[in-house]
Amino acid sequence: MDRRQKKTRQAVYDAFTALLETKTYSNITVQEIIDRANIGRSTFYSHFETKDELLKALCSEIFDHVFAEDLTRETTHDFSSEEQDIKGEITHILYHLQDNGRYIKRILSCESSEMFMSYFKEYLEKVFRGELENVKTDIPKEYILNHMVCDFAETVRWWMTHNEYCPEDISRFFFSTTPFA
Amino acid sequence: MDRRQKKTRQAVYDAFTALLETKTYSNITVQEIIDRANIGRSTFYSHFETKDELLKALCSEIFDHVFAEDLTRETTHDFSSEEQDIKGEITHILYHLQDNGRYIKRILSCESSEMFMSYFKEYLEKVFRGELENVKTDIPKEYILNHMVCDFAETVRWWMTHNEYCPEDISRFFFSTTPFA
DNA sequence: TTTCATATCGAACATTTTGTTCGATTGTGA
DNA sequence: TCACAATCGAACAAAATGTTCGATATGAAA
Repeated sequence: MDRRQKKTRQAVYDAFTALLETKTYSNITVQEIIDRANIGRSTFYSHFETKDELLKALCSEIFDHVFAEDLTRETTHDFSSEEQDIKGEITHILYHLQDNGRYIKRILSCESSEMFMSYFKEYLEKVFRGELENVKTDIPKEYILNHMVCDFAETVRWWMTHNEYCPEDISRFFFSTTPFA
Repeated sequence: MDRRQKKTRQAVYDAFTALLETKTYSNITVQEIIDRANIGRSTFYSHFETKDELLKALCSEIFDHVFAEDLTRETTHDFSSEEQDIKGEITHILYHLQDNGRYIKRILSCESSEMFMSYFKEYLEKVFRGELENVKTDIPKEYILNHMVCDFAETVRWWMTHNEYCPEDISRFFFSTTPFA
């Protein structure tokens, strides 16, 4: 990718996340992002169709990093080391989330959280779907899956406003309230 | 309240919820609401400052109905009948939610869900806070409370897209995944 | 029924934001 | 070096927001 494009995208991401610190998503205008990023109006629109697309792109970027290893491991069926160990996997994801905490915290602190959470849950579904087979219950599987996904996503959201805890703490909290795994 | 005002508010609510069926919250314009409700532009703005305020008003109205009895019971300390029985209380709330399902489903099916859910959770906190005392654990109480509130709220959201279940089913599902109560 | 307060109407307006266009300029990679 | 591609930014059309104000209609209370 062209060096200029990278620079532009990064400038937009930086401006956007910085603005998210000061005001809510819906109150941020494209013009503000442009001004802060110091780019031309048409340049912004050649990169992102709308503000929503920008948010999606930012979420994708974050999650691709956070889930990169976990999901490739899943598809390549590399049953090495601690594969199968859902607790290890969760802690691993929590560490990655912690690394991106700066961004995530800002996105979660406004209406944009809806979009973030829904993306997040998409990825989490892939992670938890495998676990589902081990669960013995007469409750609908789809309910259990939704429960686990939402439970974890909301745990992370809670964590982002309670920084005093480390990934291991959060992992323990999460598993302490679930009758599975 | 003046009969005219009631009529106007109802017309706006009806138009708004009807529009929520066809398009997402952020794509609905005030003008569309006005046209559909068949009211004057200035009339709308004399009732609601913004579209967000309208959504909030609608949510408040719904929750005031749904939680009316439960919360008064709490404040008046009427320890009659099945007070203390959280399972009964939950089922009761689920019945009320079912009654308003038509509205709730529409609100949940778009970005407006964020606002709805956050209101919902406010009310749920009051319901679950009492239960917290019975829980013996070394996990932070605030985590547990957030967990229960989110768990129930997401259970209801899930329910709204899986109509084949009755309140008793949902109550059972909910309690089957929680180690408390 | 009469009266009065007030809710509604709706046109007109200023303002803000969005998204597009296009020709000039500048940077990139081969 | 050179051709291609990205950026710039002014100008524009279109859409939506929120306000104002005088005219009209309607409810409530006497």
